[in-house]
Amino acid sequence: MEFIRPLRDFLKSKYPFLSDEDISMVMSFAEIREYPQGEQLLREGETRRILGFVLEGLVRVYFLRDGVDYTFDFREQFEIFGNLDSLLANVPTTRFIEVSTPCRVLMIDYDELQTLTTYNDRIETIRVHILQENLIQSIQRVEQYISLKPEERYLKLLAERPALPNQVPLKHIATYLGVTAVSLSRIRNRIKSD
Amino acid sequence: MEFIRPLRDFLKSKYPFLSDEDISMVMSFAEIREYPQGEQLLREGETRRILGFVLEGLVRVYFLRDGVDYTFDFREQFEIFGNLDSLLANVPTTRFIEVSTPCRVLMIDYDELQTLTTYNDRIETIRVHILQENLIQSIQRVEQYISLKPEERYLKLLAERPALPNQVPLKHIATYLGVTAVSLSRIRNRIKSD
DNA sequence: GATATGCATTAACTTTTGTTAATTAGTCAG
DNA sequence: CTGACTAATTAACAAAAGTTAATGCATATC
Repeated sequence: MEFIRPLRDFLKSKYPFLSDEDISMVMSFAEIREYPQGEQLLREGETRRILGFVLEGLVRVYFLRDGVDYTFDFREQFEIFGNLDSLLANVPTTRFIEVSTPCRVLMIDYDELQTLTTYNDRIETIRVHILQENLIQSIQRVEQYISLKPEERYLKLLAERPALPNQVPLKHIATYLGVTAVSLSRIRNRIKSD
Repeated sequence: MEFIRPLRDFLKSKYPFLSDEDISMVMSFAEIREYPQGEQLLREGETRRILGFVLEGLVRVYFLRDGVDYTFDFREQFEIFGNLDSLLANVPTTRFIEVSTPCRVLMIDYDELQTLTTYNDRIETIRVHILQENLIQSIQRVEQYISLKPEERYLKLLAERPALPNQVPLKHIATYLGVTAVSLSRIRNRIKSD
């Protein structure tokens, strides 16, 4: 499969201590799947315990509050997604995961990965690393909601994910930023006038 | 020391798998210290790698952006504080930790705790548990900044920490919520009128 | 006691955001 | 091609938040 080569390369550059056998070991428990735009990979209330790795495409994580759709996160190529809070607390998930642009995704059962880690310390290191990266990112996001204006948050998001406005409706970007779609539209208008 | 009794009780109720020897083991590497209001336990840029446990009092975590003080977190009795992102990424901290009301604090060197965990699996479990709790809390906070109005965030904070307005200046609560002190004052005024 | 300092509130005004609705453009199904 | 649907923008107005400054209050300092 031609998708595995770039994945191997990526993993080995990010985690140089991994051997080819380590990667094969993980792969043997993972599934590569393709999903069309709009597909739901996980729904609120489900107890399936999965981690995903985006090989191609864009995935959106969101939740509903009072019937309103709030975007929690975007995940693109070579990023890991999963509702870690529900995996760690072992409770049903509160967030949906859906495919925003057609995706090729590597899916792995979190508990099977957990089992692998008892045999292989390097895979355990990766599991811990995923948790740590998520914690660090969450902390940074809290800091940003506290100290940045919506416009600044938008510019920051654009810098990190320049292609995003072409990949998802702006209304989903708006809720990610904590504002309404109308307000984001005005922010974009203001920015243009420079 | 009479502060250790309630601490032991708390730890054993939260982590029932701990033996008295486990707790003593951690204690032997920890220091109980008292600090007056206003004391700084950690400063931006420092590389000291510490975790703290509040035995009594209230601690505030904050950061500076463009010279402005933004409150990142409050920690009260029986809560753990520490700049986990800098501990995990092994970089100097970006956040200050200061004493808001006179405190009795148990301080432990994170790396010494780390060393303990190689000899004692139950202590490792606690270390991991601390990280997981922090991740879960951070995720919930991101969700709240996205989907709740400042007034709702204030009411939620009050429900969680009812004593807070008597313990810290309101301006610090305001920045925690992501608004100005003037705005929080108006929110409080609005709430009174019920 | 007089003065200085810091904090919360209030006021006055500006800016931004929320809300609702209308408009426009694009996509899809028949 | 037409009608239905969705998304983005724009308009108009209301509500909320930011900004600056003034006031009152408590506390600390001399």
